[in-house]
Amino acid sequence: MPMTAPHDAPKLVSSPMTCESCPIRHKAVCSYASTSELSRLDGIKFYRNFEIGQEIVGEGEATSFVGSVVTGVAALHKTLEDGRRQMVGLLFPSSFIGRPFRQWVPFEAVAVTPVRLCMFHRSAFEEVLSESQSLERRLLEMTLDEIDAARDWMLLLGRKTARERLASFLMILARRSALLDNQSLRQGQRIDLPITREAIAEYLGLTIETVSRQMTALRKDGIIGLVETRVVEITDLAAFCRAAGEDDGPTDWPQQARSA
Amino acid sequence: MPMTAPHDAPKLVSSPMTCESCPIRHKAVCSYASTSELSRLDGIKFYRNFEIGQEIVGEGEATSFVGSVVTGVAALHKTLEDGRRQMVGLLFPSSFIGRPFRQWVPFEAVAVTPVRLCMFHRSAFEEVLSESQSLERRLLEMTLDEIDAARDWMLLLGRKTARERLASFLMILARRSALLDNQSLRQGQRIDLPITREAIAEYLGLTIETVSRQMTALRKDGIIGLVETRVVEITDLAAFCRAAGEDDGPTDWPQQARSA
DNA sequence: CGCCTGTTTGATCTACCTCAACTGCTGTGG
DNA sequence: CCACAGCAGTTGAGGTAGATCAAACAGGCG
Repeated sequence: MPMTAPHDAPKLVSSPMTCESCPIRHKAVCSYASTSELSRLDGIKFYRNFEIGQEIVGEGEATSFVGSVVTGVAALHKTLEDGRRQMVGLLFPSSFIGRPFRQWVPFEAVAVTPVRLCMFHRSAFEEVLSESQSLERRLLEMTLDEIDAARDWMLLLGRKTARERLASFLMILARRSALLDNQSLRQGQRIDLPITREAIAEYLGLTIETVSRQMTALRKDGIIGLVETRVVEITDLAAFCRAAGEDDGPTDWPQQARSA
Repeated sequence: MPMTAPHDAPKLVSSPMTCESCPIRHKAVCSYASTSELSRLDGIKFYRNFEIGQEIVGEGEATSFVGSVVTGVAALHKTLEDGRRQMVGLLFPSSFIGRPFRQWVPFEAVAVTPVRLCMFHRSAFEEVLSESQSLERRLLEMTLDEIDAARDWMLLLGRKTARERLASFLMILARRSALLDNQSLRQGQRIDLPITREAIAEYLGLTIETVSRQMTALRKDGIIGLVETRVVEITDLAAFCRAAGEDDGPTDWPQQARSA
């Protein structure tokens, strides 16, 4: 990810790792890389760890790095002068962070859990990109995915009610975790919330109190259960889907199918 | 842009045109194309015109085309089952529309003014992309620009007041038209609104009445003048910038500067 | 002239915000 | 082992920005 200097002394390179054994090897930008391209990346990569709350890049900052989330969750934020904040990106392992071909980044990136990044000097990465069409192709596809997600998010922010927003957010997490387990969405599924109520509120364009109230409303309606404050359980799948404003049913929508 | 079949008899190819004389030759995806690549595109392109309100692609529809807006303005929409609609993209000349490498498009595209598109069969375009890194590079850059715009938009939808939303929208149009004239934002500048109040409301995540009320509020505060219902004039630039929630001054922010 | 569509304005209603208090957990120190 | 500070989360009471419902207005066009 792009960043100039380590702000608050981000962790130095810790346990070294090869790309071969990397947990995001087959999902990140590098997933299309050939063996030779991979070894090239292997040579120029470096890792850095960030603690909870630590800033990864500042808004509007000049940045000379790009990279991928290896473990943990990071958030992108935009802030108005008076302090109103909106989350504009939530990055899970394999997400790309930073802007190739740009000196500036128009948002702030923060670690919301402990985060480990696989980083490259921007210029070095750009060079590799220029010589590897497949890598650039992968980056394009990931960017298109991000745009799709951003547009769903815009619909949420512009038109959904507080209840629908929260349910939609939980749905996104539920789908994600089901996908990782190679399962479909199911009744009784547990959802780990990687972020605080405050971060959820910033994601949803709501206040923390409204998030909390809607959480208990969904619980009182028997749609979800609160196993712990950071673990919810789907107790009524159909109602859950309805609450999220999606035509019910655990089907993953076909629009997302990749053609190539 | 992506689309299967012409829905309501879109206009057939009208006045033929060569890429050399094309008004978006130096701004669209094709702007990085070499002479030979351009002639290749020239050979496979075709034009289609759409009338106001005409659907270009349906939400979730299988599509076999991509393309660029040559003239006119198109909008991308997402709709909930109960009819709530949110605009998620506003496309001006040179904007790219459609999803290479995807069969489906997760939004509806509509002509909001008469629109002329320069189109390609998706598969043919993908083939050209695969053989031209510079074309693919341009598409990546345009997509990154779109993400930045989407994130600004998310901040608007999630955190700005109705007044700020409208002012921000007018600011975007003002910047655009100033840029086209190679001028900076200035007092007295006129802004043509290419879209109806309803479309503005769909853009801003508001109702038509609120848009109208905020428009008259800005007028009564002496910030803008309503030359016609579809033409506004900036009468107090500093206040205008403040209302848009941006640090005042007509400066185009540096984040947008291209590095490469 | 009268209709239709886009826009403005008014009156009321409500979802969400704001401010404030309270709960429960975790860690710290005496 | 208890006291208590600190933080995340919940709950309550009241206020408000924007939605909703309704009516009037303006311009274009048959």
